[in-house]
Amino acid sequence: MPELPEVETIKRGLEAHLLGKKITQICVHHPKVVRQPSLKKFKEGLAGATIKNILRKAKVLIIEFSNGRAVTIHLKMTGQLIYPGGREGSRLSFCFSDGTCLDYFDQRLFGELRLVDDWRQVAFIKGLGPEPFAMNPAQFKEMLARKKTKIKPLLMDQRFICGIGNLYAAEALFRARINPGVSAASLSDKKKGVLFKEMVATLREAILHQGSSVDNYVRLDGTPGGYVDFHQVYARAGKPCRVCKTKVKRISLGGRGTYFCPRCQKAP
DNA sequence: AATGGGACCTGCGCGC
DNA sequence: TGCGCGCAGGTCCCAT
Repeated sequence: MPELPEVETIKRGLEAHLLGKKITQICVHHPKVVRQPSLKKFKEGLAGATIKNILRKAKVLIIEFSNGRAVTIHLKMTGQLIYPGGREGSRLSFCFSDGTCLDYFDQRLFGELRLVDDWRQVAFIKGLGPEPFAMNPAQFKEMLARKKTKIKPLLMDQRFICGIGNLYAAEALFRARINPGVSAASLSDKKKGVLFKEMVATLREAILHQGSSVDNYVRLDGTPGGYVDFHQVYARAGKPCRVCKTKVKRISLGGRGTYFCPRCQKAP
């Protein structure tokens, strides 16, 4: 599942390869992936456009074109961007004037592409909380102070803080030795500080290793990211905790699989 | 306000 | 063997 580190990795790949490319054609193999506007307008609006800039906001990729418009791409669970493309089975392909193409794959069809005049006005993006890298510990502590909700679902709430999903929430909480079910406001000032530090460090390290290839996340060139080897708890139910050897536990929290070490992350 | 559940999707692994 | 079921989870939406 692409979260901030995975999307950032793809963003860097796009930046390295696609700036200045001119679109000649859009091949849509599954209409559902284009959410906005109509398929016809999507194609027409992109014909002849040149890629000017690549951005990431939370888990959303933004491709800005020289005509002022932008394509936003949310990979959700199983979206993949591959360049250079050409393999069978893509849901949509951007074809460029140099003969190469950027392919969008998406097994479960959760992902979505939009062509917009101003990506800043996209509702989801407007509603995003701050990027973890754009915050300081004091700000994070202040934000937690007013929240009685459970810490893990809160970290995953994109309106609260953006870019973190199920995997990195679990990893950050393990590293901070915080039980995923405790209320945010109940954390001591010190613990809040530790959580902020570990959350940022986890994301940074994951970016360094080009993301976690669980499910079907791959880098732009189709190769996997290497951070899975560093996971402490995520998808490790029943396996020994890397710190204390206690079996990692899986519970359901906020309707999501939640992995933690019952000893290292003891509930108070 | 916070929480829980369902919907969207498809492939895979499990138990019977 | 083959089949049905649960699960995977980001986001939206609705009910409580």
